Amino acid sequence: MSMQDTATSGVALWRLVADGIERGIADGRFAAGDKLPGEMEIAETYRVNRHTVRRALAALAERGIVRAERGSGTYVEAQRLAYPLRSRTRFSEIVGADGREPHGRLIETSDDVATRELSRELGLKPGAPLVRIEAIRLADSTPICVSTTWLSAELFPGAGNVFAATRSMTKLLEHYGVHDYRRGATRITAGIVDATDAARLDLPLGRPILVVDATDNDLGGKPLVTKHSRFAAERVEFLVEP
Amino acid sequence: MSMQDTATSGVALWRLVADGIERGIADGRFAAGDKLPGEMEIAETYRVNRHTVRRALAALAERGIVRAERGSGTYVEAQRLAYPLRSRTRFSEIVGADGREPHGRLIETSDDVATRELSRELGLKPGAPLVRIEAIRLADSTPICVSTTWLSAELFPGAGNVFAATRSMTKLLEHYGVHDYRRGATRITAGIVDATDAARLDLPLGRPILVVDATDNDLGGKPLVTKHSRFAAERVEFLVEP
DNA sequence: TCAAGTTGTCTATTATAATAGACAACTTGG
DNA sequence: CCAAGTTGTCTATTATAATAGACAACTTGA
Repeated sequence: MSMQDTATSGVALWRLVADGIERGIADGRFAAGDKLPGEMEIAETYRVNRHTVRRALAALAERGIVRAERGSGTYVEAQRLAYPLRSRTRFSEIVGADGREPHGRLIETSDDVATRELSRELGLKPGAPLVRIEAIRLADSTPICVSTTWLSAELFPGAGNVFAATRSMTKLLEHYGVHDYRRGATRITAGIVDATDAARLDLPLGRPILVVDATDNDLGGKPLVTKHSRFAAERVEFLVEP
Repeated sequence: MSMQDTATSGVALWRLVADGIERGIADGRFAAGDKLPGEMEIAETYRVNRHTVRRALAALAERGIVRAERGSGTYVEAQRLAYPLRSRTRFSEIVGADGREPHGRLIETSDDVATRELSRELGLKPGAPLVRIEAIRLADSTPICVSTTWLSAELFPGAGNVFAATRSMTKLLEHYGVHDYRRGATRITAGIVDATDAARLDLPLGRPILVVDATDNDLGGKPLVTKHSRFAAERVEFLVEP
């Protein structure tokens, strides 16, 4: 790992080391509670100065992924939330199944009008009035994802206020008489978190995110809501059932 | 976007700007062929020096995502491969449907033994002999993903040689009398590319990847192969059907 | 208790990132 | 043709990343 790599990648060396260690944890090469190799040994494997390793470990410690114990070693502290993508998916159930407490928090809501893209997803006319809800979802106190959700303002008048009160999309839909719904078309890709989402997800800049665009339909297949969600990749793992 | 952000994120400022512009292209804020805002304007929106913007644009140009024209402006050149995750998914068909030519390239094959994890995926005993195939898949000459594939060495003797000859997993399975198969459990997450994969995918370090762990089964549901694939996130978009 | 191995902290030096300003080279539309 | 707006290139300065070495503080196991 020479200096040239950094020059062309725009990623600091210590960050590459931190990412490598984190990947090792995600892979299971280092399990929760395990002791990492010593700073000197890590420095040798990455061909990097020990101070650079220390900075990498400090960054991981800051995020609660490892914990350094003076004189003893540095230990692992992490793991990911398993997130099944079934046709009937409820955030609260997934988090509950992991033994954690689900929370929702409203960031803001606003009126909006359908772009061509949004109108197609929701089966409306371009320019149709929409309600936009920006929200964050957490497991215990750890932010898992931020979502931008759009609903028809005509079908769901005052949806923003209802969400503010219930802080749950499922309860919001129930309020309008929708007692069940199903996931429709879903697109998944990955990207790098932007400054706004980084603050909301409590992530450092430059971290990977899973970007999910999805539409939920009623049981007749009619679109109800469409969402643009950004998940902290280090905190979740999507499970696609066969 | 102040200096402090960079200090704590380990990502260079120019890289954040480049990622922002790339996100704009992925989002559709800038379409293929569009002219980007001027360097001065970009510098103002990101609150960054024009030289920093130039470096960001140079990096994007290097990767063929934008093209600068002196005196005129900088123009967009990119887009993503739509990759449906159906139960019957064939790389060649997906790439062909996009009007591009699918290719496979063998990196290496080796004998391996099943870890507890692998044995569970494949329905074998821990320690069972496996064939490991490391391969890269391309659309035209653009690398899309690298995959590590494991098969039972007893059920598929000499699988490495067969893959080297056919360069296709579908043809390999056909060689052993498997004429159809289905995707089984699939796990998706995101991460940052490591140095080895970066070279194979022709990606700069620090770019996001989609990490997919999947098992393919025969029509009776018996596991055939299990794969660990890393996709260049900037080149694909997974579509999960309802 | 002690030696070996660990993390923590300090000083110093060099390479690179980012800023700043000026001007050249070129394109476009009026 | 010309003026306005664009990208390209140069010099210079400052802040930060990364390296290097030394030693302190602490833990562990023999």
